[in-house]
Amino acid sequence: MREVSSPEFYAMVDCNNFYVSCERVFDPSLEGKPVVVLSNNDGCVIARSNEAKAMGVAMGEPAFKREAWFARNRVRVFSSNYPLYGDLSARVMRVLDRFSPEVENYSIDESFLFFKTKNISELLDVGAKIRSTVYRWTGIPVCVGIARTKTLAKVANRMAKKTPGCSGVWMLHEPGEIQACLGRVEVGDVWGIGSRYAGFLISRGIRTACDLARMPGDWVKKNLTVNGLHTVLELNQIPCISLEQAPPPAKSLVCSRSFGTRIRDLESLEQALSSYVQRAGEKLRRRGLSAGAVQVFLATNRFQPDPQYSAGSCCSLPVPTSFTPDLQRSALGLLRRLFRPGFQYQKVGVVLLDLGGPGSRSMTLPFLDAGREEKEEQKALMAVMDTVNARYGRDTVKLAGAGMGEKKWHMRQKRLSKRYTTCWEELPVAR
DNA sequence: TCTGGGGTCCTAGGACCC
DNA sequence: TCTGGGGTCCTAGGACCC
Repeated sequence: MREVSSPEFYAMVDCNNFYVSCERVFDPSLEGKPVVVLSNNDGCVIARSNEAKAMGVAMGEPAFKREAWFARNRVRVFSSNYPLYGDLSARVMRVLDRFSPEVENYSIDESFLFFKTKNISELLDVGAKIRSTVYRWTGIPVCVGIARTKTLAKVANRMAKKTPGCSGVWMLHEPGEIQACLGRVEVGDVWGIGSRYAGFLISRGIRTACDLARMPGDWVKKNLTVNGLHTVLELNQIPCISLEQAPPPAKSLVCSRSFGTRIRDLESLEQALSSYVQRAGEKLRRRGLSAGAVQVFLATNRFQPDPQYSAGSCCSLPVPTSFTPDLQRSALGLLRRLFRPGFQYQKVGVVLLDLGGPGSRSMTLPFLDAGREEKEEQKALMAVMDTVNARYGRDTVKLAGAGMGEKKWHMRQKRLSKRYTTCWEELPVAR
């Protein structure tokens, strides 16, 4: 007789208000107070403490509309500090590795852990242990949701976060309980259902996750593509989305920023783009990749009522490369073609495409590649530049095109906390 | 009189995630 | 004045081929 294999479960571990929690680890005076973290460029709110949520601060709200209100209500406001958050994220994930050999680090503040067990009640204890250990060792509070599929584990995590007194761990296993919970989850809060699909579904009377779970598969596939079908199957405890322990190699790489002020002249755009290409080249080489194509896009402020302009274009490179000057030449050529005078530009960006490892070749005939492989001296030059910049700070050595003078295109970051974990010069001095 | 059909590749656009 | 950045995947439709 075949042995019946143990049931499989996913635990979704999600850090609570992650960026706010990171700020609190190094500044305990923020505990119990309303705190928000802003996006790049101090544009909009991307993380809120529970106190800020309770006061009605919405996710994605433009910061400038709330500026006076924040001051009046003593809300502590921070620019986002990604070096700090990335470092704390890695610490949390190292702790999670102790609880399962199969872990997927899904985003900066979320991981899926995979378990096989016949002892289902034991899973709740494991969840509680994860929570207490992560908090004790990193200072970051987390919630844990457990279920047979990733989509249901996300729902369970949501229940863990929203249900007072459940001590931060929630398991969805019994069909009756699953159905009851799904009836309380709005369809737009289901993982995989964004605002467009939510609007479409609600307009057809499908309001809750439970409503969605009951829809016929062919209707779902026709209207929400095969991805939507997977979501519906997962809500019904049929696993479709598997654990991805090793992330598949990246296919593209983006570097773009909004400007601190609007830009009208090509020269400033060229400077900004050059510095983004430089950044993109560093990322590329750090991952040991080269790019086969370059794309550039630029845009004016889409929120303005008057006519706006946005455009993008790409070109393939004669041979895949990670040599910044070659990437820059292509990118600037594209930018000059896309630029239209008379607009106030808000943003420019570069995308590196067709990424490949060191062995990858362009899609041309082999003899066309002869003598065009990336030259050794180019690699050596980039290696020196990266080493110097890593040691003495970003942009110690840079390309001339990135500009030496005033950078009117720079981001705003007025309320940046210190890089407590990643920059020794900024550590508080002990007294 | 009256102009196939199926397969593949590429791209743009639109959806999603955090 | 002022609204993030970095990714992936799917589909429709056109071009092209035989």
